Amino acid sequence: MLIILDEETLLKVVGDRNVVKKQNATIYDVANRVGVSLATVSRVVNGNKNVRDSTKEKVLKAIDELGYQPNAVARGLASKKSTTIGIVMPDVTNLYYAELTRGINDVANMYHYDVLLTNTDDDPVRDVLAINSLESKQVDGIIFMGNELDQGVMKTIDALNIPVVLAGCVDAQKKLPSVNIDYINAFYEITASLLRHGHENVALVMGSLDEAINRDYRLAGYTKALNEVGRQIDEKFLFTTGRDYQKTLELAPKVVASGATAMIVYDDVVAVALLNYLHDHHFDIPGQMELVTSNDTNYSIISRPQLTSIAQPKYDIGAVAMRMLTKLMNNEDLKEQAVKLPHAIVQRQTTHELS
Amino acid sequence: MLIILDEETLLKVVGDRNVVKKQNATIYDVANRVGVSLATVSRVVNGNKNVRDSTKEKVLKAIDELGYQPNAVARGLASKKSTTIGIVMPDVTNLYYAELTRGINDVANMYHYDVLLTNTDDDPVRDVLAINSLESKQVDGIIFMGNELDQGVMKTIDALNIPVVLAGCVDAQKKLPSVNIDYINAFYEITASLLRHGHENVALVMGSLDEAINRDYRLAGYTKALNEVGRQIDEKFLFTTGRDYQKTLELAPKVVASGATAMIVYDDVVAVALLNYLHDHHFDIPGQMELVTSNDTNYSIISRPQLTSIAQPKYDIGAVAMRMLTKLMNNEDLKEQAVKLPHAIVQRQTTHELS
DNA sequence: GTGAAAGCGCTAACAG
DNA sequence: CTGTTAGCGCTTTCAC
Repeated sequence: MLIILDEETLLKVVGDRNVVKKQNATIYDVANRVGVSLATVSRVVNGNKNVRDSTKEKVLKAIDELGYQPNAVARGLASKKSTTIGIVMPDVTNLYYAELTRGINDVANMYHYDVLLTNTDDDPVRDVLAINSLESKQVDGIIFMGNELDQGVMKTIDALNIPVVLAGCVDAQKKLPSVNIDYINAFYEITASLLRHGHENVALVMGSLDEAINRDYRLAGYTKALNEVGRQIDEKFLFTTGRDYQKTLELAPKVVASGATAMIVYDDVVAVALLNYLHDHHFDIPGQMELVTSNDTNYSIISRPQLTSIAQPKYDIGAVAMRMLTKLMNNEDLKEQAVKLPHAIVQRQTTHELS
Repeated sequence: MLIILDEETLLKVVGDRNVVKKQNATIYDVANRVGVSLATVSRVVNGNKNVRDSTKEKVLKAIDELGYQPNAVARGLASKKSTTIGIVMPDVTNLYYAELTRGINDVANMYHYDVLLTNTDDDPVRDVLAINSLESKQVDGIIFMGNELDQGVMKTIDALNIPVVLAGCVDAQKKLPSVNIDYINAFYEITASLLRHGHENVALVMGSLDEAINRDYRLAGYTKALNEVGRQIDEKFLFTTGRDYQKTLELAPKVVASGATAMIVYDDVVAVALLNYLHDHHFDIPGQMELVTSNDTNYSIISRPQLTSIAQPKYDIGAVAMRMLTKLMNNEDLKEQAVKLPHAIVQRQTTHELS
């Protein structure tokens, strides 16, 4: 005689959860229990209409009783869809990217995608590695963030069978769909405003000029404003630095030494370091130095004085990028390839009244 | 006659990348090309020793030529290992959790795991949903962070066939492996120190007392210090609030009104809000009010005055938790279930000399 | 409306 | 050292 114990009894007999781990029920178990085929169970699980209501109910009941959860891996293999997307980003620890990530995540979950996250510290080699790894995991799409779309990265993306959307990341060749603010205009506006207020020497602090986003966008906007009033850029007011608090502290005296009376900074961590250096050296802000930052993260509210900032809709950039990705994954067309979300200038305490 | 075009030619003929997507090579293609069996290819891919060097080379060559990348999904289904772990956390946007996450990520990558990330905003219902979703994705392990291990969450974890490690999250029942600092002692030490310096009224600002970490750890340490000098806790010095800058701003006047001359705060965002309220209302810090925070994120360095803080090795908490998880996933034993990493008190500008 | 059967791409005995 | 053969759990035609 064959005795089949149910799980509960079995547990009592064996007496140790660790010995008998509950074996997850499969679609096969459900089918058996109800007396239908796998196909039918699959249909109800996937909301296929072609199932009689009465059978559907029975199946649902069995699913519930068995605690059946579809195995996403098997499903992925069979359907070639993983319902997972990948994020490639520099560093979760940077508030700017963290907020983009949050936007992406929320929309992803809304569409029932899970999110695979990789930090690459802006290293193109690691970007490529990350993308390849995501590809092998069969993600349905990728959101790429970072300062720069390196050539190697571009090539890797090109060879991909998977849609990619850029968030807060600029593609000079305009081949990839992307979501950003209008960097050129943002930097143009703030520079022009500062010039209008009589500043002769406006410093621009940004990331490496090897990166398009600095060279062709931030610097371009700044230059445009200068040119418009008949002036040229003066290299002594151009500074580059990574997003690092300590290193920026070392840069600060040089910016001061340049004779600048105002500065525009590309990242909040950098701006706060600059601000704190000035504060700690008893500068009058904005009297002696006006300061504008550009990501408007928590830092700009938390700092004292509070930082005037170019405000980006960070969460939305992430959210919109993810929304676009869902369309792409669905083979829908995009209305716009390069979405530009509106930015604003938030006047706080490190500048005089702007206009 | 059958003409087989290579990919490049094919692309030229068809003229559109989008029509002819490169079909990823499978293990089968590699095997065919070399003239060996799948098994052999699988062996070299998985570093199995049982392959003659010469065949191994041939296989490697073919893999390279074909640009073959193993399909992680298929592999996962066959091997029942996804080389993916899941993180369940409140919010990436909180620097404390972001830094833990970074530690987890780095160690995970070191061991070639990918990381699935979910934000649950400390909502137990979403915690459970997230865990279930991760389970269906067949993650090999989960790292759970958050204020509280809700009962429902505990039950869900209990029913899991997957190892779970807590990071920066406390398990009152001590059933789950976890990595933390010694919260009781940390809060005991700082409270004792403040009392020793003559403070009569020390406020404690923390999260909800429904959560064990606040009730049984933070408050416990605080109480212990009080009791030691023969005093009882006075509820009017106890404050609870979420990790929200704006809401804390509203709480601030109440803390001031309590008559406290020192406060101990459980989270940096909250501490900065309190600090800024005091600063904006021209309080002398630390003259009129001493302030100690407890996560030592960037905020405490960036704020002015800089915040004295209980320092946690955040990155390491994440890293160690992940390291423990790798062991668990490997069926190795853990030396310690509840790891307590060392904390420190970092004296900065919101307190007088501590001792 | 339902079932049978063929894979998805890979791993893992087992046999040789 | 290498090949054969079952699956892993599910989706998806194609019949009925």
